[in-house]
Amino acid sequence: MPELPEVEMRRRFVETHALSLRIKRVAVPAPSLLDGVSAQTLRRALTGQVFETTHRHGKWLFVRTSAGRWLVLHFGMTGSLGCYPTRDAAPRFVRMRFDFANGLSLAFIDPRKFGKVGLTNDVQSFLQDRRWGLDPTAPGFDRAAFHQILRGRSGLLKAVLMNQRVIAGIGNLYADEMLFQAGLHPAARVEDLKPATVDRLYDAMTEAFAASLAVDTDYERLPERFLLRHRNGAGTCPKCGGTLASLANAGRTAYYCPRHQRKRS
DNA sequence: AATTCCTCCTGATAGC
DNA sequence: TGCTATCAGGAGGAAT
Repeated sequence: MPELPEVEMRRRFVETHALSLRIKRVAVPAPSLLDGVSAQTLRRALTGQVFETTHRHGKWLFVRTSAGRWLVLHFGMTGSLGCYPTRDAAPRFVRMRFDFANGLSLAFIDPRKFGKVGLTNDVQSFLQDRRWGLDPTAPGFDRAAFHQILRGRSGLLKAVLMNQRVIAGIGNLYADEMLFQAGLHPAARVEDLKPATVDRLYDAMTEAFAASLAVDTDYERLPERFLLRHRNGAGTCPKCGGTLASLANAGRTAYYCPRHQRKRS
């Protein structure tokens, strides 16, 4: 479930619940989530340290330890965080657990186990090595940068928006939201976009992220005009009240309003 | 370079 | 009630 705003919420969660606490123990009930490190290496890197600062890039969350290394978290489809007293009954699906000396635990919860947990010495080189795209909320990502990124590309617009090596942080739901607000059909292609349409997409992106964060990613509290509020079940278009349609491409389901999102626009 | 398909894993829901 | 099929806010890798 987590896209950029949801991962940002998890970053804030770490900030408020897990900083400056001595790590007493690291439990790894689901080693398959480990990405590029062994459980032993992870334990040695973290035990006795404290988490000091956080950083988010797209859907990646980094937490710096007092030893200077960074814990790397990716939440996949169903990853989230929890904080509770170590001695309490654990919530379901705890896949990784950091027990602090003060009796609290930070849990990485992930029913489907698509998440990843790793370590890196340097965030910038981690991002460069994997060639992730720019984070749209980072300084420097402005309208001109958005135009620059899409220039010269071709293919399904939605696939490009969701390609983390192009832009880091947009997933299926926010891509649908952008297309809806910009009045573009889910099968729209990048090479057909006019500059004014790219402007609309940029505005839709920044608005959607800002609005979502303003309500702590609780879609129920979003203004009516956002598709995110109406995407479930037999949703209706917030502009005309008509029934939303859906369409699958590359295995992902797009929801859209056939009246406002035409092939040609 | 773009596109499709398959895979990882588990739970919720819909249909019979 | 029980079974089965389908779908889910992600993404890497292979094949075309």
